[in-house]
Amino acid sequence: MKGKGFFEKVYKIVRRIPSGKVMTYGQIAEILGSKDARKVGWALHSNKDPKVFCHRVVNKKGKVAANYAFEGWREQKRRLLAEGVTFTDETHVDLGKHLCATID
DNA sequence: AAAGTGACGCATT
DNA sequence: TAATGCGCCACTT
Repeated sequence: MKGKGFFEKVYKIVRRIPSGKVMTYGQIAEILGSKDARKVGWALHSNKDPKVFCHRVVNKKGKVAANYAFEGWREQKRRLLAEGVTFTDETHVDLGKHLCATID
C-alpha cells in the first residue's frame, strides 16, 4: 500500500465529507480532474481504512452501492441513518438535503 | 508491456 | 419508463 496516486486523492476527499452529508462518485471524479466515476468507486472498493467514510459516497441518483463490500447496502444505509441522513426511498439518499457541494 | 477489471454516468433504443 | 451499450482511465496481474 504505498500511496497510489489516484486512490489516495479519492480517500483524501472522502475523509473530508462531513457527517450527515454525502457526495457522488462523479462529483469526486470531477474534483480530481477526471471523468471516470467508476475509478472512484473502484478506489473505495479497495479501501479498508475506517477513516475513509465510503458509506457517504453514493451514485448520481442518490442510490447506495448495490455491491457494497462489507455488509451489503443495508449496512451503508444503517450508517447513514445513524448520522441523520434521510432517504427518499429504500435505497435512495435525499440528495436535496444532504449532497455536499464540493469540499475544497 | 498488454490485457483485464471496475462501488458509474449518460445516450440511445 | 426500463433496459442495454459504451466511454472513461488508473490499478493489477
